[in-house]
Amino acid sequence: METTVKSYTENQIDIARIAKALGHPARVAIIEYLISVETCICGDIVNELPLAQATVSQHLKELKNAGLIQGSIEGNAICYCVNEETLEKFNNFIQHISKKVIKRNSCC
Amino acid sequence: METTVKSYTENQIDIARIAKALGHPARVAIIEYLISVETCICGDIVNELPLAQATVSQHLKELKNAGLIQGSIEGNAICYCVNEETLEKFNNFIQHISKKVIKRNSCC
DNA sequence: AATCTTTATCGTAATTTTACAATATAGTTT
DNA sequence: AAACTATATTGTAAAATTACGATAAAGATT
Repeated sequence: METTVKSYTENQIDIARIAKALGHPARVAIIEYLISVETCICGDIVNELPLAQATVSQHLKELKNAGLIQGSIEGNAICYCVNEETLEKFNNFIQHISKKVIKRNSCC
Repeated sequence: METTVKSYTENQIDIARIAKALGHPARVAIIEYLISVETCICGDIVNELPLAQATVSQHLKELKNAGLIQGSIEGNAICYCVNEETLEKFNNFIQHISKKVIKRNSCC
């Protein structure tokens, strides 16, 4: 019987969007790099990755679209930072899930 | 100057794989559903999602491949559970990143 | 044993992602 | 102003993802 066809909640869509943005090693590396430095520009990031500049720019755009990073023009370069709010939201979700799953694995 | 071409670390690849698995609303919904019940089978999950059974099975496979869930045959059905270890690992990473980013946004 | 139930797999089409070279844009330096 | 630097965008090809119908597999029920 397939009667109850639900759709997704706003939150599920939102969390998935953030997770998806983190779903590539290059973007994980970018985030890690961004938190390892005080301020930064794309040029630095390009040198940290085994990718062409255009590709890095594309990855940065995706992180930006997901709200995981934000950037502001600063002279000749662009200063990218991790967006605290989005990361916090994601952190809260994962923590919530993680807390609930602990000590419940009796069936598998 | 593009001299330092690094590759990705094992951890970055691993974290990205987990994040990618969470990067679809259906799979977020599956995880949420799995922690909301004690034990479960795919049939229940199909009714929770606006997707065909084959598609749900495919999403379950991806969660399994990423190590986020595990399943064991139980009579006619398969009991799926969230894999505590993988979720913990992911939780630790996000928490680590999240902690570091707080109170450092001075440039953007 | 025949049928039913549950889940996986296959085949396939549409869409999205990934990567790069080439080029554009815009500020900076000379 | 000419050249340089840093980043974005465009065009494009290859690969991966998403979704579903059809079918397979295998245990459960009748």
